[in-house]
Amino acid sequence: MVTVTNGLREAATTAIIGKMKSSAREQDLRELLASRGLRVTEQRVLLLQELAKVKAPISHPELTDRMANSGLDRATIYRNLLTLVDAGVLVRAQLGDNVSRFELPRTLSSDHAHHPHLVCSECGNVRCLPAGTVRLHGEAAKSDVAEVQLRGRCAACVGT
Amino acid sequence: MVTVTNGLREAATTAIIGKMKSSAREQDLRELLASRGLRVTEQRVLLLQELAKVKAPISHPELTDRMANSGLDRATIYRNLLTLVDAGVLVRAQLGDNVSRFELPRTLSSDHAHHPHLVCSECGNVRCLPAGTVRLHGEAAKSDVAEVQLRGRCAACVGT
DNA sequence: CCATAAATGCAATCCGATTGCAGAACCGTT
DNA sequence: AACGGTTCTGCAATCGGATTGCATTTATGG
Repeated sequence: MVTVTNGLREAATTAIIGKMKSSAREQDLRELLASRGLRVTEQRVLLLQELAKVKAPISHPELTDRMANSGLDRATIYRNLLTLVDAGVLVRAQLGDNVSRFELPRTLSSDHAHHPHLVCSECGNVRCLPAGTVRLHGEAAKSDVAEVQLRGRCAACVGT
Repeated sequence: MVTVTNGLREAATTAIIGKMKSSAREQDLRELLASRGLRVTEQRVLLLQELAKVKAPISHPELTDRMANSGLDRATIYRNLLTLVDAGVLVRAQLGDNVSRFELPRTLSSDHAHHPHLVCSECGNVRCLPAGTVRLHGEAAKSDVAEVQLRGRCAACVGT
């Protein structure tokens, strides 16, 4: 056990232990970090675990709120998001609402299966759409498109 | 001549007079505003004239800098950008860098034909793609999609 | 176990976006 | 042409996401 030096340590350790059972993946996450040449810190493991729980891309502020009880500082979260994107562990989604969002690709191994994102201008939610819902033709198909984003009212809001 | 009540008036009036010759379009801009049911203010005319000079979409801060000597307050510029977008006079471009940019569409007449935009991650240019190049299916088609944006390398950069 | 570079916590700052309010300007009406 | 209600503007403040400096702590190689 690492030496407890502050509240963060306690909280982090507790949180880690708390999900030892449900998360057989912690070791995977540690190896993932190491394999990318990144230092394996408890903060990074916690961050990845949290990201693994959310389905849609999440912004730094949103993530900070979700992890409020983890003891991680928002600057730590922020810098790690950048570091992880840089290392290719995370994908940054620029959804056009002037807020950066981040997500853990389904397949950590190879390239991220790029699926379209729909940002609802009414409810603000971000929906991940199946890859087949948007098909590119002509010049769009000739381009090396890495990200597809739609803005508008989601199906739920339209139905209202 | 309107009554001069403050510095802004003077500056605005001077600026208007200053471009009376070069801008035979001022009357057009005034009519444009009126036709959209908007009040014709000197600030709005100046704003549109400045936007007419810029070729690429411009952000609110950038525009504020450019118009620093016009006497317009940044809040005025800001609210008018929103108002003009709302009225369909301007188009808002969300280029994915977390900054909103605005531009005057080529054809001021009718509504802006909504076509997909491809933001090239390599050359930074924004390409307007034909509407048919992106087709929506399933949930994407069911949603009220107002804006389609692709990020990636444009055909020109791919060919390089 | 040590040295050292990297990571973290804390607090402050930057800057684009947004708003409340009081006075001034439009514009239809008289 | 003056009038009045509604809208717009200037000014100043605030909000919130993004970013960073610095002292301390930690991860990792030797």
